[in-house]
Formats: sequence, structure tokens, C-alpha cells
Amino acid sequence: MSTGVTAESVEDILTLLRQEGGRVTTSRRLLIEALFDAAAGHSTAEDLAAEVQARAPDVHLSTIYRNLEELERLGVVTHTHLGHGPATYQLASFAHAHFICEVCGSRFDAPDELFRGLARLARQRLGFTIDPHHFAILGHCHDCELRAR
Amino acid sequence: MSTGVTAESVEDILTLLRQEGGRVTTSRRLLIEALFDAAAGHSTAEDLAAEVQARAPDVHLSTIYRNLEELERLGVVTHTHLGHGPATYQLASFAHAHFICEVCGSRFDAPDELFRGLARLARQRLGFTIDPHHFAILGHCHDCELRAR
DNA sequence: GTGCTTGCAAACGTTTTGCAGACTC
DNA sequence: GAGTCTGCAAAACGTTTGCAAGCAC
Repeated sequence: MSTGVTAESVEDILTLLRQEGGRVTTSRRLLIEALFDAAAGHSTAEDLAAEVQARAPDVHLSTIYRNLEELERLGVVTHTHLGHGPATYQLASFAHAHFICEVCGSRFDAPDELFRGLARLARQRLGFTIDPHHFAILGHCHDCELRAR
Repeated sequence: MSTGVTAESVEDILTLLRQEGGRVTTSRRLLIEALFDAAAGHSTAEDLAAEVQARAPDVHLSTIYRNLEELERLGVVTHTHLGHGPATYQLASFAHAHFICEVCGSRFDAPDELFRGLARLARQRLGFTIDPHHFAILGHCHDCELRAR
């Protein structure tokens, strides 16, 4: 399983950005702040844009996407697909796996520990290193499973 | 883990379709034949459309989507997301899990057996019944993992 | 001043939908 | 004949891109 860069603060990330030859702009600072505010949350690009636009209304959604892409390239942000619909973005240090109910859409955050066995089997049998964070595992939650009977 | 309806033949499915009040049309027959031809394959809606159009050129892609949706409702077809890009469709009786390399895109088909441990843990800890087929597990294949070092 | 970054508009790829006509039963 | 299914065109959705102007360094 993969690990992301651990960034402790907004300034850490801005410093990293500068080190890599990037510029520190208002939209970037606000975006990174929004990611820290969301912390364990699951924000779409649109959510983050709304957060940023509350303070800088002219920041365009395409700028959010471009900056998220850049932050992923630096390894401080990851995105996750929770099912159909938009991807969600979070700080790499907060990445974790998800189970999503296909019926009601409810979400269960899961510790990586649950994937240890699968990770070992995939490696042994297929030489494959899993990243359980990038796509959610779909299925049925307890209530919807009962209701289906 | 969930199981789909097992349909043995094109006629089985057409019979089921009729039982449910649906009509048997050329485009539906050809689509189901294409799904049987692909069998263990991973066909996108566009692939299937091409296959159908080889014999009935006027069948529109939207008809393919509508018919795939109907066949999913009947439980004889499922779709799978192998990563970014279009979904793939297959007969429910051929459904299986996938590992996809995020770097080179190579695909590994996996027996459900690998997911037994995860299925048990998810059920015990979260009351969640996993469907390992709907979304692929992303990660890195052996070669790309080595190359990244 | 160099060149990275931005807003805007337009395009992208996949999938869905509204409609009027055509077909199955 | 009733009601389902179809082709077509258009829209929807999330995301990406080309461009010229604007800004950080």
C-alpha cells in the first residue's frame, strides 16, 4: 500500500510548492486552507471551489482542478472515487479506504488494517501492490441488506 | 458478496425479458449475443455497439445503453469500472474482481476467493456486505513497482 | 522581465434524456 | 390497438484544454 507526503500545515505545503518552482497565489493558499478545514472530510472539487470562492469569488473551478492536480503531483493531495459521481479530494495524510452502500449511498471509512490480508494475497499471487484508497469498495450496508430480504 | 442471475443462453434471457413484460427486438437479441461472444471479456458500451452494428448498422449507442440498463435491472448483466474511462459490461454469471495498475493500465482478473478475508472483516466490523466486482482495486503491478524504485 | 498561473470559454468523453415514429405482442 | 422500444438530437455530467492577460518572483 502506498503512503503520501505528510504535510503538517498550510505553510509546509506552500514551502514545498516554492521549492518545486511553483508560485504562491491566493487561490492556492485558500485551496490548501480549505483542504485542512475539511480534514477528514470528503470534498469534491466543487465543494472546495465554493469554500475558496467564499473568500475570493473570482477563482474559477478550472483553477481548482489545476491546483488539485499540481498538489497531487507533489504528493500532498489524493483523490478518491466513492462511486458514480464526482471524485473527492483530501490531504494525502488523511487518505483511507471507503465502503459505499450501492443502495442508500452511505459511507463507511475503513482503516487500512482491514486490507492487510488482501494486500498480502494480491502481492503473493499476482505480484500486485494494492492502493485501497483510490476507489471505494461498493456493496450493501447492514440496513439495506436486511431490507432486500 | 452478491451473485447475479445465471443465464445459460441467449434464449434464456429473451424468455426472462418476455416474462417481465419486455419485447424481443433485433437490437436486444444482437446485444445479448455480443455479450455471450465476449464472455469473459471486458466490453464497453461502444465495443458492444460496434459488435451489434456489424449486423444491424442503425442500432444507436443510446439503445445499447438503454438495453444494458434493462438487462442489469433483470440481473443478467453487470457493469464494472476498471478505472478512469468507460465502464465495461459483462454477463452477471461471468462477473469477477479486477486489479488495475495505475501506471501501465494492465489488468489482473481475480477470483472472489482473494476477497474472503476482507468480506468477513467488513461484515464483522461494519455490517457491510462487499461487492468486489463493481469497482476495480487500483494499485501497481510488479513491473511498475520495480521501475518506481 | 521571465515564465508560471489565472479566468474564461469552449471542448472533451461518457452517459442520459425528450420526443415522435415504429415495432412487438 | 396498447404499450414498449427505437433513432435521433440534444443535454447532462464531471473534467480538461487553448488562449491571452495577469501576477509572483
